[in-house]
Amino acid sequence: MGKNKKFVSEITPQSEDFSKWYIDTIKKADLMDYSPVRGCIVFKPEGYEIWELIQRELDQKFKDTGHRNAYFPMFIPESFFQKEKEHVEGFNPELPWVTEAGGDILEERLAIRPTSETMVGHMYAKWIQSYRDLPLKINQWASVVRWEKRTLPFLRTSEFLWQEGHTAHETEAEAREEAMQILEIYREFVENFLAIPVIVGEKTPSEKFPGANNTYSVEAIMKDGKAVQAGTSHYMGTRFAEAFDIQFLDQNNEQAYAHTTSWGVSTRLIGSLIMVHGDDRGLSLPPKVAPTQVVMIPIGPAKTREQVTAKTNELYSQLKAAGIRVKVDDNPDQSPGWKFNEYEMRGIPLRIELGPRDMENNQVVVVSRVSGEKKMISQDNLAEQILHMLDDAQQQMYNKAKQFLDERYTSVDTLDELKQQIEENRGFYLAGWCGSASCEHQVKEESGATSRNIPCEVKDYKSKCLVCSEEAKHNVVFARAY
RNA sequence: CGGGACGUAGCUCAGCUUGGUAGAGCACUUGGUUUGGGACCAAGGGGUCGCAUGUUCAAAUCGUGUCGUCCCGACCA
Repeated sequence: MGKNKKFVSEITPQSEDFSKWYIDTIKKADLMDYSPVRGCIVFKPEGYEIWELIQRELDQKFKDTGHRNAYFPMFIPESFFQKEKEHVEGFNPELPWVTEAGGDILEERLAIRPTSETMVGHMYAKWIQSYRDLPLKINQWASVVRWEKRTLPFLRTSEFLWQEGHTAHETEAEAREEAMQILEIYREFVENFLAIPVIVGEKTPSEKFPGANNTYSVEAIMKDGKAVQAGTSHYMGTRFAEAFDIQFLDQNNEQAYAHTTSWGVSTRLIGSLIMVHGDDRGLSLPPKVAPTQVVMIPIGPAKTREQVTAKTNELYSQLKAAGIRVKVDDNPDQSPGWKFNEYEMRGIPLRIELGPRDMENNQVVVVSRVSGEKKMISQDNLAEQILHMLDDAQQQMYNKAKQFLDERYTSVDTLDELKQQIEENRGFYLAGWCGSASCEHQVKEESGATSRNIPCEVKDYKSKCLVCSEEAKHNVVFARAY
């Protein structure tokens, strides 16, 4: 097949079957394996390290903005769910229950947490007495369970890892500011660290978090044109404070309810990374989240091997000392060609080849995963050059994803247009919306697209509702979603 | 939860129609030759055929049930 031959025959091309491509890719890249429990996956080291890098980065950002980590129990008494009506209705269908333990039937069933607002609310009520106790800003890294009918590795699993922040504030303004600050942290993180461009906006009432006053989200587009909610931030008003009696004595010596927020991102980000950056060769990771950023492959016959190996080790030490996550693969049992394909499939951003010809010329060959570009560069100042190339790769990956989003993010005037467009060119469609739930519902029924959010920035404002043609209250992004 | 497909070696799959000694390629082990885009030769190891149950002298193969995965829908972050 010449130069267009398939590099990795085990991976189904995206154009042939995107779902199959996704499963093939995560299995070949060794990110996860299915567990014996329905809908639950094992995060293998290759996949879990991506999560660790995400954690490390976000955790620092939360701490920099005055949040502290804590840990709340995973079992939640049934009665807690009854205290906030929307919340119980929202989560009841997908709760697993512990009804028996230690051989005895429990007096009160315990839910396995789908999220911790209720438990946190209960505890905050104990901890908060005065305005001097506020704001209270806590985050937890945990796993939660939602018994989904239909699962997909990373993007929708029965148990998943996430962080959930919970804050309580004296005033509405301060709580709203918190919710927006976190939303901005998510946007900045997803765009700059994961190289995934997003649309920032507010959820419509029917799509907001059960029990929230306002839900904000960052929405990303996958290569098949479907949307993934990459992060959410909620302003709860005083609803959870009232339900759990989070009261404090304010500066006027009067009892008041706290204003609370909550916000989270999950391992679904890993799924997004795969679907945004991956291609027919497999995974492609932005350098900042790549567990291995550079793989070095020494090449050549036995007579020069010792020399090449020594040089490889020397350069390896330089890269490592510069803080680059680098590995050497000097396994003599596999051919260089095999390794090239293997590491491309695993998404490692840069590959360095070092052989006899390079030794003679004091150079190395560097190949970029994202562009495929092959360069000879000097061995002098190698770490500095590689750091630049990693930055370039990160930027290129963002630009590429941004260009894709821009191409697939257009607007429509009518539902008929949306229905036609979404079949022919799946993507994000901005449209006017009158604000009624019935019009929103009709869009979903007829097109399969749901409202993603009401974007903060709208370039091409539509003045009429796409369904009923009444005056638009908002412009909404519609898309099919994971 | 409804409709469809699938489940045989670590992986991809053949064998099933018409019941009768468990197969191939890749991967793995050992030895040798190799090394700039998935190297080659030789010799080896590895499978309760998802699980349960029924029919039969005999089940990977036929029937029933069940579990899991994928796709399409309903529901839902």
